[in-house]
Amino acid sequence: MQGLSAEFQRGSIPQDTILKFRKGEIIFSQGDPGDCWFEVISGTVRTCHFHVDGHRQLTGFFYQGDVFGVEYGARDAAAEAVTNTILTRRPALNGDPDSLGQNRALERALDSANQCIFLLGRRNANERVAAFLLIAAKRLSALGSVPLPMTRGDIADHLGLTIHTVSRTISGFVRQGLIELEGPQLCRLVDLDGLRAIAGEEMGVAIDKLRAMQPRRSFTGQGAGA
Amino acid sequence: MQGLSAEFQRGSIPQDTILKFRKGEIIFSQGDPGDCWFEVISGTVRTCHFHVDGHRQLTGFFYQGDVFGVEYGARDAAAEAVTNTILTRRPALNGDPDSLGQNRALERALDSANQCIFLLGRRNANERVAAFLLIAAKRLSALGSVPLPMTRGDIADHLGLTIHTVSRTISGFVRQGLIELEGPQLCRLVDLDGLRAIAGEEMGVAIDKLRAMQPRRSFTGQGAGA
DNA sequence: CGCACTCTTGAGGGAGCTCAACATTTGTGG
DNA sequence: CCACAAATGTTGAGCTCCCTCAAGAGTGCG
Repeated sequence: MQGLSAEFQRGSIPQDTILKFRKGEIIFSQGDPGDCWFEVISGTVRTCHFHVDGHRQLTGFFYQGDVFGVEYGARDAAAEAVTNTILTRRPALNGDPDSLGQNRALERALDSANQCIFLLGRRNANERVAAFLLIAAKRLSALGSVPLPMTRGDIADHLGLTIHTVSRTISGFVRQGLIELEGPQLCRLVDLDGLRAIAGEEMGVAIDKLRAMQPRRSFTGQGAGA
Repeated sequence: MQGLSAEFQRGSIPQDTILKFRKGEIIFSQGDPGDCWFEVISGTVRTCHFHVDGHRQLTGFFYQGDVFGVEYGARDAAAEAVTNTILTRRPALNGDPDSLGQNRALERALDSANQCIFLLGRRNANERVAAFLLIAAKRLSALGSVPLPMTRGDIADHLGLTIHTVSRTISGFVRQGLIELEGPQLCRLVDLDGLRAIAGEEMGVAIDKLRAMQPRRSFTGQGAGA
């Protein structure tokens, strides 16, 4: 359990470190200096914004292979271990933000934020939970059985719902034959198309619809410069 | 494609370019190549995600001095002129993402996304609208009179509410003496503390509360990054 | 002046939150 | 390994808030 040696890594980058965290432990806190970033070796991580009213907003879940924790300056969110977790920590390269992994982390952060916005912006509970399940399945490349290592409370705080509504909604999906549960932490997606229909298809771009909207003239005369 | 791409493809663009857009015009669309970014000289810009169901999510408003439009690869959101707007366009420096303005734009994008998540995560309409007004006031450094160049519909699509609820909520604030309206587009914040109380104080970090939570032991003996 | 657009306001109903109880799972110590 | 405690998950009843439907008022432009 304790044997975390720094020379575990493949690239033999000197400053990388292997870290282990127990379920529930804090990896870093809101406000900490963001002088390093992380890659998930195994386990699951959540990032959380805490608000003064006690309200908690989970901005993302990170699974094996994911990277997280790139910020400019102080951490804008905390990171916590959802399950027992093994990470590699990498120092932030301030002089060279082009570093491959760091850019990947940044993309991942933006992606996660956009997904979160997508989930919160859609109105009703069915849509949010269905979308959440599909996203989890997609990220875990497990369209059959989707592990849900986080608690219902985590899901609720991610989707802007209460734990009760999340639970009720999931039960509803089971009743409708859309999914099956093997314990609360393992979900089998039975009717993918049904879920997609509820989730509002796909979170992908609706470019066609977009291009059909408000095509007014440009001051500058379009690209041609009329 | 939208206006700029054509010019860009011709390669006739030296470096920075001044562009003007009329109220409602599209600056770039979801899916366009993200080969440049922008700074607002005057006016207001909104960034929008469109979903297949017709649902629109505004992810941010950008005012004078703000930068926007940094993405990796294709645009993940559209940008539109809320009012008549003047911009400078800067080419993306793929080889040198450390470029000052570009980093600023990236920070701004993450910041905007987090603010959006914050607004959507808060549950009821009063909280969302109050927080929105305070954020607008703060960004515009105008704690007295806050201009609201965007329509109620824009605000609604930003906050995940309907236009009716936004309007009713604002009217309610007026009735409570929290704000005053000089026309629909100009808002005077009368009772800042009252608004802050409704908005849940401040969107700042609640580190104390956070640190008091689940401080379990670490496998490795110490947290990372702290 | 009339049309179009935006904003405001009202009435009614439904989705989800609150309160409450119970079931299930997990963890701990004897 | 079992007993018990704590945490987590499920389900129900009632009520509130916000969405829907609908109508009217204010504003700008041709």
